[in-house]
Amino acid sequence: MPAFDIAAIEQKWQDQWDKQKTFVVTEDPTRPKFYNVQMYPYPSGELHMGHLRNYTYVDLLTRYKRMRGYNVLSPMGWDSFGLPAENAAIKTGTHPREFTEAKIPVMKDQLRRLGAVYDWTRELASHSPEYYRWDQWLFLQLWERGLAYKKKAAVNWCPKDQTVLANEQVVDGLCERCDSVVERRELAQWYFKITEYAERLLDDLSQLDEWPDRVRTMQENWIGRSEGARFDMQVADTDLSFDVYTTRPDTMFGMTFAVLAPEHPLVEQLVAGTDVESEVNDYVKQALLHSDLERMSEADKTGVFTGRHAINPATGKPVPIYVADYVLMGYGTGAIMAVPGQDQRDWDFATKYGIDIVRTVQPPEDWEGEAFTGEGPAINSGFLDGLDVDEAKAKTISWLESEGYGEGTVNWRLRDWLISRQRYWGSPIPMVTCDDCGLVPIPVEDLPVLHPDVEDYAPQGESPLAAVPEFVNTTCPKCGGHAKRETDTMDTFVDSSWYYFRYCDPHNSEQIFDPEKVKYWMPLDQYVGGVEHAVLHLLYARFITKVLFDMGLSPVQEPFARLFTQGMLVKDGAKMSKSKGNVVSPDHYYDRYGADAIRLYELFIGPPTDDAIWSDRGVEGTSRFLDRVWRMGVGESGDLVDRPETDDDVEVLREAHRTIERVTNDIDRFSFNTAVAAMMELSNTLMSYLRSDAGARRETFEEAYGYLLRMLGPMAPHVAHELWEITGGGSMLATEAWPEWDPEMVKRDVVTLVVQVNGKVRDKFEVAVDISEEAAVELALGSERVQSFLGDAPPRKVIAKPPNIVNLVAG
RNA sequence: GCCCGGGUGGCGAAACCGGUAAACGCGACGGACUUAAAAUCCGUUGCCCUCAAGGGCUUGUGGGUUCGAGUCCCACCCCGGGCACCA
Repeated sequence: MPAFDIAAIEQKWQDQWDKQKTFVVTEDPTRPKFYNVQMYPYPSGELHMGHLRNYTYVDLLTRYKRMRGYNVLSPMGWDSFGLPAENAAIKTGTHPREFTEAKIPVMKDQLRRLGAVYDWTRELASHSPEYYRWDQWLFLQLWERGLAYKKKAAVNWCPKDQTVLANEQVVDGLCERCDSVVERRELAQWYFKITEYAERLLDDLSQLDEWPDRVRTMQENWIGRSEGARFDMQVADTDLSFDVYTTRPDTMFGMTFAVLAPEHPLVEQLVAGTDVESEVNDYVKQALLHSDLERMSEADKTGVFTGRHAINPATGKPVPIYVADYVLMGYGTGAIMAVPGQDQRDWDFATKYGIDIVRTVQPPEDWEGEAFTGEGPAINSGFLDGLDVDEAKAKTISWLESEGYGEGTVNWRLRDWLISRQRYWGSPIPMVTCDDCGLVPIPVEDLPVLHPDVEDYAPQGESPLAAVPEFVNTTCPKCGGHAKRETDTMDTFVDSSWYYFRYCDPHNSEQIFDPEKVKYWMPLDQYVGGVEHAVLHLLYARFITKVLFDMGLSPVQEPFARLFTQGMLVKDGAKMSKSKGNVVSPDHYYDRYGADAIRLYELFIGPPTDDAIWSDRGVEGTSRFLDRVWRMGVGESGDLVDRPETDDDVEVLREAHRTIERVTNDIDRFSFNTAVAAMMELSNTLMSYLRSDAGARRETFEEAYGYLLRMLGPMAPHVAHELWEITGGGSMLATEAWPEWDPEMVKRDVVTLVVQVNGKVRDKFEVAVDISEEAAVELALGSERVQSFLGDAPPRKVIAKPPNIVNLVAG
């Protein structure tokens, strides 16, 4: 049990921070700004230890940077639209709004209990009309710029959540949220044209040098730039043709067949009226029925011959055209030239269906594999023979271009962002379909388009809003005639793609935000969140920021200057989560150890980027540390004496200065665990000092202890503030300056000189830091132990790096 | 298959530029205080041989570079993550 009344102290200081508006900020050009944000949470009202880890990091930074003299903006808001609230509401029979708005105060209280401080005057919630009005406004801006469009296409459908999903929300063929097998449906949906920004999104990754490499790599992979060629293939005996995309134009002479994706629009025409028509159509139908997951898990490639041939432009010879589901409609042109000699997939297909295989790259002599995808000279390739792969690619592309068959192109894996959802609890899309004018946007002055209350929120394949005639039937803003409202709502990732702009000016009812305020705060100096958003939120947010930049509203092209993705908290071998049933609720720990011990343990548990395993014992350790600090502060660990300063006293102070240096550097490089360790060491030093024979000199102890408290302020704020006040430091530690170390005090004048023989430590000496090389070597050679290892002969070689090491190589 | 991380005591980990491997914490063991326990305080704690003095070994495995390697290079094994019938 702690030596102090945790509950009273926590309550007291949480009230003080609130009342004194300690962390409420405005733009202040005289101070450097620090904009510090944690990815805004869904207000579940159920924080567990895993969540607290992030909140602790962000709060530590807020408090630390404030003490370092920064004007720190650390706001908080709620990702309050979306399926969790809607599903919970359906289950409990309440309105999603009621459900959500009941949880927000619970969540705020949980954050308060941790001692996390925010500028609450800037709180926002995406489900409030004041917020989603600007979602809708943003949508209309994208529409005007041609970046929002509606199109019918095969889309990902989650049968459980009863809505479509963006590509980013499908993981291995399963719904990212609920793990259902994703089906495909042909539906008209709304998209944002993120592909138009593919190149900028890729190129600007190189500016993000304070992002984790792995997140940048994940985005790079997701955007998926590839270089190749696109060219036209004539279908023999018809006037039909189709485009293919390849990254290996150099292998064109080896094309022995062509493949169309089952969804390819040409398939129907190719076989119409032929005797394979029904066979091909059956295959296509089968393929469409299968989910991507099923298609991918089939070991064997399947396909069917269309009876048609295409002309290989390189050889002028006809090659059979197949339909096969290993070719995807969504990538490239949905049609390929198949080169079994150089592509394993094509090899597999060719051997199964008895198609010719021609090698066009010479494999090494000892080659025993099937398709050869490596480097080598071109063979069987006419004018390309003898060229290496890169030369042959270039030559083929210029040949294609000069002959008018096609051209070199860049292809992207990234698809447009599907943003419409067939659910209730999201921002309604502000569009109508007029009987006469077609798609017409709602005028901005009529925003927001509000949710009507509906009887039944349960999803039924289309938005519940579609069941409300008063909502659906409206007049066309353009012609006044009859029109129907769009009933789909927006993906909640639209809400979260710009909320950090809104924090800068959260109550603006005239515009989405004041660009001047945004200019002061943006970009975020620190953004903290889970790596699970690497290609979801973080990609969408970068895209929307670039759109806002192009509109002249954002001062930056990249919103997040520094990104930190924390590791997970693991218990019983799994990520702590409600669905796994392994959550550790903080309540018991708050009561027993207090918020500060929890915070310290969250910091101390391991490197912030790594996954960590929750341990009850760990909290006991940090709690004990806090107790020791407390007892030293209130005079229970030893008495102070007034006496002249000795060398030993100075050494204690030096240790304190070294700790300041270590802790400051550790926090700056996000090494919170070692920062805590350094403070534990200082606390141990002070404890020994109090218990030393000479006793602790009052002035020295108080100075060193004061440094310790100030450093503890951002980490264990309640206890540190209370002790700061008790020991006469002042009434508000949070607004004190972070201590600075004196470079003179940090210097050591005596260090350990290690003497090695053949690289093995044989002796050690305490020496002056400025010891000369000669003196160090002399000392080393004078050691009896060293001599016993050297034998009679003088060392063959002497390496001296004074004052740290002398290594003697025996002769 | 390709691309990123990572592998160090009984456990969580530290070692920032190639220079004493294991800081700090947990656990364990011993001691002080106590009638006793808890709490607290003091000490020991990588492994092996040894009464000891002392010695040997040790950062996934095997090689290499270097006076010196947890750290750099090569090959491999294992774990985690990303991408992947992407032409």
